[in-house]
Amino acid sequence: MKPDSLTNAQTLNKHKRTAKLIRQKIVKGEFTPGQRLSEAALSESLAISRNTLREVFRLLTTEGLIKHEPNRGVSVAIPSIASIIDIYRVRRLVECQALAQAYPRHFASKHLRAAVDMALRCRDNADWQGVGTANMEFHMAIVELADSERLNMMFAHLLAELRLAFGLLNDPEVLHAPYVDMNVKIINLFEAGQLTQAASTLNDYLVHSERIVLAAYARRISNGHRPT
Amino acid sequence: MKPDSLTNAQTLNKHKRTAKLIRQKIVKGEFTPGQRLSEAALSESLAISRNTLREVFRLLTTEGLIKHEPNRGVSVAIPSIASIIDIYRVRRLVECQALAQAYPRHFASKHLRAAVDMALRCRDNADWQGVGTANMEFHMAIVELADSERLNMMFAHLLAELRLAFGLLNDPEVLHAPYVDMNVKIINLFEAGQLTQAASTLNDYLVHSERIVLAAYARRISNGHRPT
DNA sequence: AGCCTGGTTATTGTTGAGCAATTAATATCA
DNA sequence: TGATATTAATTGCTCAACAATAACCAGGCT
Repeated sequence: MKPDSLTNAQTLNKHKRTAKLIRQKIVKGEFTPGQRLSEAALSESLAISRNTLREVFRLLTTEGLIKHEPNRGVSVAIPSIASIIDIYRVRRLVECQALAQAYPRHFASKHLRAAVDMALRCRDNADWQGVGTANMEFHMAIVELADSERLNMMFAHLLAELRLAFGLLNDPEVLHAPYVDMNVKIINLFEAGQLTQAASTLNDYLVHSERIVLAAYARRISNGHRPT
Repeated sequence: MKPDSLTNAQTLNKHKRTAKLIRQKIVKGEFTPGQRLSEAALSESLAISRNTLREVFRLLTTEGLIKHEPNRGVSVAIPSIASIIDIYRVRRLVECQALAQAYPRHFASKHLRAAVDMALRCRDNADWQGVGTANMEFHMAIVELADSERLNMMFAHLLAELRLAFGLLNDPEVLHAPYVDMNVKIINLFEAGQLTQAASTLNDYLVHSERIVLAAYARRISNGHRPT
């Protein structure tokens, strides 16, 4: 009966909680790419010490969300054309193969279906942000089909980084809406057991999406934003 | 003309240097799986402060080489059967696909050839440790064919984790020697442009290797080592 | 014995201050 | 103007301290 539990909010380490917080702020766009994250300022506003914050920075650096320059500190990563190309290269390799070698009764197939349903609902409400989120979950679920914890982790980081790039583009409808129908097509093929065709369709999807994103991105840069 | 350059050994941050050092010690077996890494003891023996060491720990934790238990500190990861299965699942998916969709004139094909040559030389000298290293480089080069920086990073971590598991097994000849010839076969198919067959052979390779490793590992456990 | 129970004791979690090193910005002078 | 010295701000790293937690160990009890 000691008077405990007065300071503990969650049973979770401070740096993990903080990492989650900053991660969210970055992918939600609250911290914009290129923004410097001052150790002193952030540690004060988050009410944690500089040392703890630095541990958090190490975490987020490995996830590719922030960039660390020696003696210059960290700043929110600025997705480059090269990084977008790189990310899509990984996506095509991993997603298509995961889909092609999956078995349709896999547990994650429920996630697939749920994500598509959510995307459809959001599209009806013209909630393009929601469509984007649902699409992300759809592709995450595809990777889950491969049944690998490590692959899931890696891919989650990849998607977070991609979301960061999407945040720089300002037309979520163009970015996400066209793919809802493609997802429906993919999941139908998948559930019908036509894995090869499903994977092939997914590949087309990704090639198309990459082209759109790169075009929008190049346009953005030529319109006078900071180059990367 | 100030009297600078008296303390700087390398132009590299202390935590990065330290991370590299500890990483080596782990994969070389100098730190054995399960071993607790005391913050106080390690920071003193490495002549760095506890805070800096903790930053290093965050890095290595994301790579899967050490495990962090809240309020218990960190210890060298103990590869489990599940993790070995997981790793081979990723390897089959990534390596085979990377090989299948590569083009034979890719720059990394030189790395492939170099790794095979080295493996052959080491085998002639009965240097099984060297054969193991060469094999690792061979598979790393396969992934490089996919031309993705992120995939390379991820796979490098994966191989480090696998090396940790290999370290628990004590017969490097059985573990590595049989695969040299298979690598030769794979690279010959690859250079001949028969990508599908190369990928298929690689898949057989990985299935076989996984079985051997798991068997050795299970034997080891039943022989009275600590279970995982 | 065996098993709670409560009190050390060691280790981690986190903080704050402090200083050296480096970068960026500003002022100074040829 | 342009190169250079000076200053200010920030990061890299260390140290010392304390709170929180978990591991260890003693008695006391049935």
